[in-house]
Amino acid sequence: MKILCVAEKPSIAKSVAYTLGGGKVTVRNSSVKYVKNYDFTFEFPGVGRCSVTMTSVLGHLTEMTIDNNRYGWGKCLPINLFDSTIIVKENGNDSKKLVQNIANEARLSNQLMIWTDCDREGEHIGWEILNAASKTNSSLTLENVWRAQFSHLERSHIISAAKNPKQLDRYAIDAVCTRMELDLRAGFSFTRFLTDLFKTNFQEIKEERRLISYGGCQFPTLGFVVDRYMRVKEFVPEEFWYISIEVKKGNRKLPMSWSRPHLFDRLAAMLLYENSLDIAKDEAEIVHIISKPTSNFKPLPLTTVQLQKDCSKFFKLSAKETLDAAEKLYNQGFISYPRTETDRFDPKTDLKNLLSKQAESPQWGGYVQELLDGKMRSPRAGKHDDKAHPPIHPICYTDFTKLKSRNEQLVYQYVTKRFIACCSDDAKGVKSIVTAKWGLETFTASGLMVLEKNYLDIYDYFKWTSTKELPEFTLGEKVKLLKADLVTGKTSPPSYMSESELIALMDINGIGTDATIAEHIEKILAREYASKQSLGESRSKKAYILPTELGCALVEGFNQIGFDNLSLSKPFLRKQLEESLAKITAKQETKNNVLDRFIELYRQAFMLSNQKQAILVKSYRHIQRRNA
DNA sequence: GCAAGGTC
Repeated sequence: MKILCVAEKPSIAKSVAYTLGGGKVTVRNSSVKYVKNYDFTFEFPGVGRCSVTMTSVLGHLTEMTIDNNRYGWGKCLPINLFDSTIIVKENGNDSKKLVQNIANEARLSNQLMIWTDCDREGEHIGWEILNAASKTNSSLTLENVWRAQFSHLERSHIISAAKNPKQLDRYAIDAVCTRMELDLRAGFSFTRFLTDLFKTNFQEIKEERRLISYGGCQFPTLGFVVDRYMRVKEFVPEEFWYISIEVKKGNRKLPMSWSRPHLFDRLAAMLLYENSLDIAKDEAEIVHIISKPTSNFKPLPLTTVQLQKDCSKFFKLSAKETLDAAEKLYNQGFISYPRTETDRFDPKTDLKNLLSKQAESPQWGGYVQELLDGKMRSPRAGKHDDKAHPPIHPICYTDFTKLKSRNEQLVYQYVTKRFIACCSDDAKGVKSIVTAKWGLETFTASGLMVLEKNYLDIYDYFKWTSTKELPEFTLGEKVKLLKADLVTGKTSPPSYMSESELIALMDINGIGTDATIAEHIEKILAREYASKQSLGESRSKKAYILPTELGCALVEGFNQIGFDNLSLSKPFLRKQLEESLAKITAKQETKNNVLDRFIELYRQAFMLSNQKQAILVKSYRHIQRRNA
């Protein structure tokens, strides 16, 4: 028997081949630079020892598109794109060669086994592989193809996956096809509509050959940026009042803060203040003293989104710069696969082995040795598992100062320190809180004493420091007030959107995936819907993403058009689509039902936008004039 | 010239 195995990417093919082949593997080049064909033998249950060829693709093999002869730009009305026929074609140059490679290998194979990632897109890629293989081997069908189910590359797990094949999940494949078709129809139709509309109405957009694109992920991303910008701009400060006291103990002054939240009613605050002043004059009583152990928790195992947020915050790298650097580190074998949603390590992971590789580092080797000598702790386990990849962690030690780019140096250091932190103990301290009563009002002061920094010794990206020790009070003690004031302040506006906040918002709202969030942000910048700006005092300048006039005009225009609560620039539509796709996978809805419903929804939105296109034009004119 | 999703 001959078995053909195909993985989603070369790294998986190589690793699985060497695991199953037990080291006895011969390698052949394919016509694609990164893709190799591995030959070995393996004993599959029921069929005995088989000769196996393992190869891979490079992600999706195909993409959907429209027939340009019939439905090209200018050859039909944009609204016709909602019921145009759709063509599936190979994407890019290499896919043709990859399909050819699979077809060649499948010709003499008795069985096909799919080794793509265990996620929705992975099922679809498996289906694309099957279609490629069927070109030369008509005995292969969706029903009889083997699907390996694996979530990491540990030896026994891979062997068990090889011996217990499942089937491809046709419902997951349906869900992906649904997403592809909707994104294509909505994206193309609205992009053509908007581009043509703005070209006819704005000379500069025509001259600069600007593209005004719409995408189901681009617009909600822009929506977040504009939304925040408007909240900052329209912010009206409000006055509030609170009581502030300072007590005296020995020769120490201790400011204490009011237990009530800030009051927005001056009279109410005044009454409370005068009440206490009448009752207690300048004396307060210590009514509660507590000292309790407290911890500062070490971070969770690292996901892609968290990596991007942190590298933006700590090193001011853009999400794309971070992912690019992580990919280079991955390709050099320094870190694990950088696109993952998993924030818990599989219990079988040999963490000690991974950790021990870092012991030779001049920067953190000493710390790591202490962990290996007994201070090592199990990482925390988060709630997310994408069933395809482990959290991002270093694979082997490398002298990061010799890495090619500064970004790679920063990302390698960060990934490694984060991993070491995960294997460390939480930071420990003691928190003291003292409560005083002045009249009828209570006030507190707190202090922190850090006892063991533990993980913070290595994960030095933020601080957790001891405060000045609180004076020693006794319960019931009367203390003199040095000050008791009714203070007024003003609420301050939120800050503009930082990239790390934007990533977090996209993640929470399901806009894009770990692999594409960075691209969507780049896209709204490339389209000049938004731009990056450095704001703040010279010493503490921070980078923010601010919308351009065009970006504001598009979002506000669409908001004004109003689409029955499903505005194109809000995240809800994407969220609903994601929910419906999940229902297809769960067999609670059919692909055709979801397609019909969303195509109709987009078509209605399109007709309304077309009918009210003057609003979009006016919105841009208005903003241009206002800022002129 | 257009989308979003994989990956190199």
